Amino acid sequence: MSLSHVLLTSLLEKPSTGIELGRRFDRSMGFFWNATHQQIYRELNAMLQKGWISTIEDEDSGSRKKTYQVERPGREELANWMLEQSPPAQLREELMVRLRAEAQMGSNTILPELERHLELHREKLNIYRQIFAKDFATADENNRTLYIHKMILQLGIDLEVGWISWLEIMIPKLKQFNNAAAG
Amino acid sequence: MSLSHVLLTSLLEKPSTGIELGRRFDRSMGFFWNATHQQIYRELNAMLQKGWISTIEDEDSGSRKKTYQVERPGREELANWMLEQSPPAQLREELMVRLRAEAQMGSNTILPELERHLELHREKLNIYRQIFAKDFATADENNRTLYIHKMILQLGIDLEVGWISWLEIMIPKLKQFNNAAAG
DNA sequence: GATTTTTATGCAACATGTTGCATAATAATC
DNA sequence: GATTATTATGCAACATGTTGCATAAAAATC
Repeated sequence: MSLSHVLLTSLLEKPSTGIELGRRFDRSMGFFWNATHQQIYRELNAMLQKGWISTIEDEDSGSRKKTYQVERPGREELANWMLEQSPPAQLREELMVRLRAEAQMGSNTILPELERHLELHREKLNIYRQIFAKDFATADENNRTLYIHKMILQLGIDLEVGWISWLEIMIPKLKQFNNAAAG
Repeated sequence: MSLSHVLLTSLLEKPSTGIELGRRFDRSMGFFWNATHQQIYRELNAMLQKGWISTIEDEDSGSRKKTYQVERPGREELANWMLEQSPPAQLREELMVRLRAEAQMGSNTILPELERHLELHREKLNIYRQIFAKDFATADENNRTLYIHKMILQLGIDLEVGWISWLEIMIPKLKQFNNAAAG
């Protein structure tokens, strides 16, 4: 599975505590992979067991805070994993299930939910664009690492734009159907 | 959870056996929700317990084949569920994790995988477009149910197109980086 | 300096998803 | 008519993800 590999990558970027990893997800990595703090701690402990990572105890030993860092076996595991293949992700979008149920039941309750999703996608797009402007607008075109990060964000942006365009066609059309039925 | 609601919707469209439901997923519904036959059977049995669905035994009683159909409580459950809100799906795309790991490790092993994914997305797009041409090209613009189904497929197409465009930028650029490093 | 909020880690129970295998009827092929 | 594939259902074990709660130090507020 790959939550462990997400965490390894994140820890390579910067040794961190469990909470920090979770917060990092809220920004970059999390566009394409997310996890609750529960999953993160469980996985960190599993990786400790396997020797992939180790902890750096804080100097003031009163604290429970633990900073995790990648060890050689973890790095090797990540390198091996990168050679494997993976299938494109299976989508799992509840909204589409609802839409299809609506089509089947002939009911008329989905519009507010579509509008809510449109708003959510717009917000997400806004956040992505802000990050883009801040971190990548003036990025060096010859820095490979930076370019990859930029393109990952770009895909996030593209997918959001796709959703928004689609909803902006879908919503008025459904309203039109409702009016036709009412009038 | 919503696998049960996916199945209810599918069974409303047509009473089916477990296997049929699974095969149906391979085409339409499955673009946005998929499940193995194991999940399907487990869920069908759970729904039987709750009285949401019932079985129609086959006339030749030697067969193990069972056809499932939705009962009134199932229909009510679906109607109630449709009034709930759902968050947009969290993406979970391994390829992006690999890319990010590649950026971090400074390795150079991801290109074949990107090309493989490009091919997979093109195949998927092709299939979607064939279905579109066959089922929706000449569809009645005033049929609401049909329109919803068409738009669900359209979103699938849009998302695939987005992926393909992105990969068609990403792959040459990465090759360029490799050449620069080698030359 | 007492109280509340935030940060940080974690357990336990449960829900959902995956994998490997087992069974048996039906259909196709040799 | 024996053998092999396909269809159809299912169990069991395990992996992963979610939810609700518990604990406690550190920081902020009253």
